[in-house]
Amino acid sequence: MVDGRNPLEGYLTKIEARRPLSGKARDAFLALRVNSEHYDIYREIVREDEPTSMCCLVVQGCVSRFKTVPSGERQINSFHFDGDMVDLQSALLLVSDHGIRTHSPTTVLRIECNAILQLTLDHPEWAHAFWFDTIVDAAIFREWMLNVGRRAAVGRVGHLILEIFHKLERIGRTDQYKFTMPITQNDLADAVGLSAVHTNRSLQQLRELGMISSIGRTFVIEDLAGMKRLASFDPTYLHPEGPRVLDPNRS
Amino acid sequence: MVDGRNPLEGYLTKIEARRPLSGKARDAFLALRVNSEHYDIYREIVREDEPTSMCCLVVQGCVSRFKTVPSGERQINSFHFDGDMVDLQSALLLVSDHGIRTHSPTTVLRIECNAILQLTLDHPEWAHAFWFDTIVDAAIFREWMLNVGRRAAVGRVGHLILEIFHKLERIGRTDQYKFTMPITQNDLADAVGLSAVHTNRSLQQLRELGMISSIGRTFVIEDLAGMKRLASFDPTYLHPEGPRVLDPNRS
DNA sequence: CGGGTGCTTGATCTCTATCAACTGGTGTGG
DNA sequence: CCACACCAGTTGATAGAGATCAAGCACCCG
Repeated sequence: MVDGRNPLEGYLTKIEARRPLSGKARDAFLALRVNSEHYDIYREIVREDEPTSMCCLVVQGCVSRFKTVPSGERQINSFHFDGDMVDLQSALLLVSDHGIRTHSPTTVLRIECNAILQLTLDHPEWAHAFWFDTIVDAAIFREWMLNVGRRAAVGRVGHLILEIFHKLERIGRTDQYKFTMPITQNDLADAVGLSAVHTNRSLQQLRELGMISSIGRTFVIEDLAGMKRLASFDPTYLHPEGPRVLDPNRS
Repeated sequence: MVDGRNPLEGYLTKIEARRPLSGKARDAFLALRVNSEHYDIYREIVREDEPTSMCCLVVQGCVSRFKTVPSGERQINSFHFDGDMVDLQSALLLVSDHGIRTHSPTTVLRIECNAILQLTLDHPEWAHAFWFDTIVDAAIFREWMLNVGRRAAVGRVGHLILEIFHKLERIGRTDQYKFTMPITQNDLADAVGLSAVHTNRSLQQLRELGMISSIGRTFVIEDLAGMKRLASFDPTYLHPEGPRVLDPNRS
């Protein structure tokens, strides 16, 4: 327990913001057996091609999922913060096809894959909630693919900044338009498919354009509308509208 | 019905190759009400940002999912062939975040999203089967992100060719190492994040290296091992091992 | 036979990578 | 409290990968 709260509540809050759960479903989730673990910065907590048996939930911190190419170059697939179930897919996947690594000191909860599956059998609401969560995951991957494949450098970096801003805002880690990026330029580069040097120059361009300002890793979005236009950022892909609810009147 | 078979069987075969279903679950699926539709080549069958109410199943043909950037450039996210449920995610997603378009004359089945959801409530096996299907979907997106973000041009094109070869092989559309690519170089380019001209030159390089040969759109993989090495292609990401099965002996 | 579509080729230019050096902040130990 | 090391960020110079533009070719189909 962190400050008296059940550390599973972060994820619950995220799920219930999309669609409230029944009391039973909520209790069953909170009763899950978990292992809490703390990692230092830059620890690999799941390795590529490793057999899976546990899912990871970020309680507090920042991690990324990534894949590498034989030459050693890395592509980051996603960033995750407080309350994210990082590799929910492991519930059904027998072997991990990517690594997971911390970007700051991070507290993680490990949950048995089998327990997750059992939860979906006992509570169909959870089957839908988890499925929807991985659907949103996939939607974000599609957007990133567009980012890396078809946007110019400045747009790519701008888009990533907006997504991170968006995610941090939801968990209360922003102060108006100001927030602290827990990620180095090297890692930003690996997320947008550029070199570190070019990422740096793209950030400078964003500053010159008056879009952002930053001191160290503290960023301020100075022109949100301008950023959105420049990065063609449309939060639809994050699907804040939540899942479809089955109409009980259908035949 | 196409030649006496229920057109839903293509998807059933794919799902059961991963894990057999109970007779009841199979029957319930085959009893789904569907609309069959036939599209010409290059028809947009789902538009970006459109509200969703039906899922699409490809009976026979080839379609892609894609996103566009305001300047009009297109990023293809995936290709789908016979027996693929293209936008299964629409079952829970209220609005589509990408388009779907045919690359050859294609027969499609439309299934009510609500019917899909009902199926998951009546048969938890289906909840897992669909969830696993979208998990594999997401895994492929991650691999494509790596492809577009971190592989050199020749590797990118090679990787895509191998994936398509792999998919066509599973549905019996190959003859040894020979197969017909139902996709133009323009569209290949949109899938790997290159220009059409550069994609063409990468294909030429693959030929010069003795990796492939092709007449028109009929390709032959001449050196499978070489291709795999050059494209760092490892089919793990397609997850042929199938889903985890819940151990009934757990506590 | 004409016209469309997709493939191929050449020339040129731009964007991004690479390599290398330098700066500035932070933390640590003497 | 200073010296030093270390790391992230910044800058410059240069090379190379890939984009763009433009033209020509080949095949298919009406």
